[in-house]
Amino acid sequence: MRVSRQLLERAEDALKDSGLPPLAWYDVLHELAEAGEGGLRPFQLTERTLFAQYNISRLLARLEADGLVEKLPVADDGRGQTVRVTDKGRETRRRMWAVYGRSIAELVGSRLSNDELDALSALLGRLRVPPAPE
Amino acid sequence: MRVSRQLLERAEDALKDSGLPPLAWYDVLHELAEAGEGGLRPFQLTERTLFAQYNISRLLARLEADGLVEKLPVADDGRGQTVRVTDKGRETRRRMWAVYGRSIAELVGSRLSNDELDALSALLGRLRVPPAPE
DNA sequence: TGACGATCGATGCAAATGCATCTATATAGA
DNA sequence: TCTATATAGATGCATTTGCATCGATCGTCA
Repeated sequence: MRVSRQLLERAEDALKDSGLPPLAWYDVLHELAEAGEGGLRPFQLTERTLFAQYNISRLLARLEADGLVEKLPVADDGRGQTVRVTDKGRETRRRMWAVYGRSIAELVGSRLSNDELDALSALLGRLRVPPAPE
Repeated sequence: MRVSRQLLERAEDALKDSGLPPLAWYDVLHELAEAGEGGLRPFQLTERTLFAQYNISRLLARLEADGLVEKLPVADDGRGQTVRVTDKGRETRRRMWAVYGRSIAELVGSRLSNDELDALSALLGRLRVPPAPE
């Protein structure tokens, strides 16, 4: 818990210092970028990111207000919508990764060997619910 | 990050379900309990818990309002105060630990062997800033 | 078809957080 | 001693989170 908080805090600080949005935006942009043109439904984002439903709802509103994502009505479900990342959103994600990735490299990559990283990843994977695949 | 968020969320849920305060209270009560009769200065709590200064200030106000801690003036520094856990605070911490500890056992202890726990602890310790002792 | 419970997403309100700044006291230096 | 700077802790204000609930649509079953 202590380590995760520390890493999180440092990564957030690095983003802030670069005038970039908070990490939560990255998580969403990342998922949407991986999803590609088809986009994702908000409820799929809540599943993948571990943000609460109301949190995703508001996060998306902010992202849309900034032009980083767009919401499209979905054909076969009148309740829902599909969210797709825009070019600007992709660009923002790229800039965030430059900073976020550097933080990870500095705080984690440079402190553990590749074997140790693999070991850590395997151990943490066992704590996931449901257990990580592989 | 994903694992830590998941663990945190589950532990918070368990506390809430038992009608107990959030985890942040536990962190502070724990530090104060370890500090004993002498208590701690608020700024020492900010160092040990990784909460921001203003956060500790308000957290202590809530804890005091609930009678879990008491603030005493400190003799040789007119700016400061010493915070000490009360009996009620100790009792609350005990009750929280019953729930929190069970969560840890369930979510972590039961999923990894003792050797694996040691390995995980050692790896994470290397990520601490400053690096964990030992 | 019509009624009913479930699901999707949004939102009003209260509480917590982040940020900047404030007051008060302490410490250092001219 | 007097002034300037640093430190301890609190707080006003804006933003974000958490909780409960809402409106709307979907799916199911009589």
